[in-house]
This record gives sequence, structure tokens and C-alpha cells, in this order.
Amino acid sequence: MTETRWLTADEQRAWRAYLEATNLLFDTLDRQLQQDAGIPHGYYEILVRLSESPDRMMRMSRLADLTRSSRSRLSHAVARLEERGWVERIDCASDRRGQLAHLTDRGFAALEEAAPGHVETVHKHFIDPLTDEQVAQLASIGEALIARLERPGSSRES
Amino acid sequence: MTETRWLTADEQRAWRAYLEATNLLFDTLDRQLQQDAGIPHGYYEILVRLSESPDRMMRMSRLADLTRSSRSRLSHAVARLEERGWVERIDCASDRRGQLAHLTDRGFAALEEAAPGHVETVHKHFIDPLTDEQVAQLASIGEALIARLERPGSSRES
DNA sequence: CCAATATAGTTGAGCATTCAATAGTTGCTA
DNA sequence: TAGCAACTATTGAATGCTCAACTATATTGG
Repeated sequence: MTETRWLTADEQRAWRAYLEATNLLFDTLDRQLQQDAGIPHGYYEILVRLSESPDRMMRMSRLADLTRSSRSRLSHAVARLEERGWVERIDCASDRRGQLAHLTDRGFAALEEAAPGHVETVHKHFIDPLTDEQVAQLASIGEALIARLERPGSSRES
Repeated sequence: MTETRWLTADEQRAWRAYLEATNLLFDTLDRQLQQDAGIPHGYYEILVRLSESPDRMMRMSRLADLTRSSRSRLSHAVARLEERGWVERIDCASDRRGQLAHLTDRGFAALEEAAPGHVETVHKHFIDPLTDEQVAQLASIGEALIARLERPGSSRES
């Protein structure tokens, strides 16, 4: 750290707007899902990823990567989902360390029931307020941010 | 709910990119602040708001509104910050129900120490990867989202 | 002026996430 | 093939957030 690069007024405005909008949006989504389906948004993402996987089944480590979870978090989350009977763990045949998470029929049904309300909320609070152009901009922006965040060491370090 | 409005491919791409980028970014920020200052990002925002207020002092309810916290969350947070001696509570003279949160000198010093590292992280992972134009777009987008989220009932309800 | 109601803030229980420590398994290499 | 490092996944403790219940004070309407 040589000299702090403070934010300009424009940058600060963008940062605060983004921060505030995101906090509000995530709170809204979490509340909706918690009320309608009894799970936090992170759990919903787990179910979605499993539902999109062949045989509705996936290695824990891969699922953790896809959902950007730590392994610890995923372990806890899957344990909770298993208690509800929405997911089950299966030993991995080829690697005895491994576990497969499998979305059960009950879990799939729960996801199908939760999806419309969730998507409607996303539509209402994320898509509807924006123009098509802004939605496209967000895709580019998100992808640019991800590219940087995935390679932590790709800029001048202190 | 009449008929679910699913997301188009473009919308889904934008939503997932935004979601993933934001999760990564927030995790990065939280980790940086937790390591360097020992507080989560939400606490940092509280300190910032207090530092910007006259006499570094503010009513709890106003502070909760500005930081988009529930009152409960703010109470817990201020209690923690008080344990460290960074904030103190003062009875409100004009309203005996009220409390004022006051940023102490130690708290201000802690904020001054934490700020450079935090701002640098925001710069590196949020400003630098984007063009000036994208930063401007994000300000508009954020503001549009906030406008909608603040008036929950301003669209067709189910 | 009093009762009813609204507001300010706190508290505790329950749940999710983080971090560090751990057990078991695999693979490399000497 | 023995030893060691790397990988997979889980666990428990500590911390923060949410929700609902609660206390205390202020305000409003009869």
C-alpha cells in the first residue's frame, strides 16, 4: 500500500447505489424465499444446481465450486436439506473420500413449488425496473467483475 | 400469481452474472475487513455513517434507516461496537425512549485505520475492472433498483 | 385526563456462516 | 512400497442476522 486511492464522487455514488440496491434486493429475495419455501437463498441455489445436473446428483466439491460456497458451508447446508428429506448423500464409488449430493423427488417437488414465487420476485425487483439495455449492461459488468475476482493476484499488489 | 413470467436467456445471464459477481465481491470485502479490522462490512457502514454525522452522533432509528438495518440488527451491532469502546450510547434528551449512538475517539481512530485498506479493496475489485462508462451505468442501475425496492407495492400484485 | 395505540429500542432463541481443527483417502516420489 | 503431501469432507465453537416478544415512553382521540 503506497498511497490510498480514494473514490471520486462519481465512483462513490456508483458504489453506494450498488451496495444499497444489492442489500435491499438480497434482503427481499431472502425474505420471500424464507416465507414461501422456508429456506434461505443460498439453499435455493444448491437445489437449482442439483436439479440441473445429470441424475440430479453432484460431487460435494463441485457443488461447492458452482455455488461459490465454502466446503464447510455446503456441508452444513446439505445436512439441513437432508434433515428435510430434500437431499440425500451417497458415497462416491470411485473415490472413497467423496460424497454425492442427490436431489430427492421431494426436494425436486419443493423446488418446483418454490420456483415461480422466486422468479416472480426476481422479475419484479430486478428485471422490471431496468431497461433491456441496462440488463445487458449488468451482464457485462457482472462478467467483468467475476473475471477479476477469480484471479485475485492479477494486479499490482501492495 | 397468474402465470409465471420466467426469465429469458439474456435475463438469466444477467441475473446469474450479477448474483455471482456480487457474492464474490461481498465475500472479498467481508474477509478483508474482518482480517484487517476485525469487523464485518455492515459494522463498517455504521461507523462511516456515524463519522459523517454532526458530533459523530445519531439517533438509533435514523442510523438504522441509513444503513438499511433492522432495529434489532442495529441494536446487536451497536452492543458489539460498544464492547470494543468504538461506540457509546447516550440517552436522548428530547425523547426518553430514544438513544443516541456516538462514535468515540477510539472508534474514529479505528475507522481511519480501516478505511484505506477497505477503499483499496473496493477500488481493486469494483472500480478497476470496469470502464468509467460502466461505473456510471451502475449508478443509474442501482438507483433504479432502489426506487422500486423502496415502494414495495408499486406494481401489479398477484 | 385517560385509555388506546403507536413508536423507540432491546432481548433471546434459532438458524446460517466462518474459521480452525480433524479424520479419512489418494497420489506422488524416493 | 513406505512416507508424505494434497485432497475431500465434516465438525464444533464463535459470531452475526432474523424474527417475535417485550419494556418503556410518546401521542392521539374521546
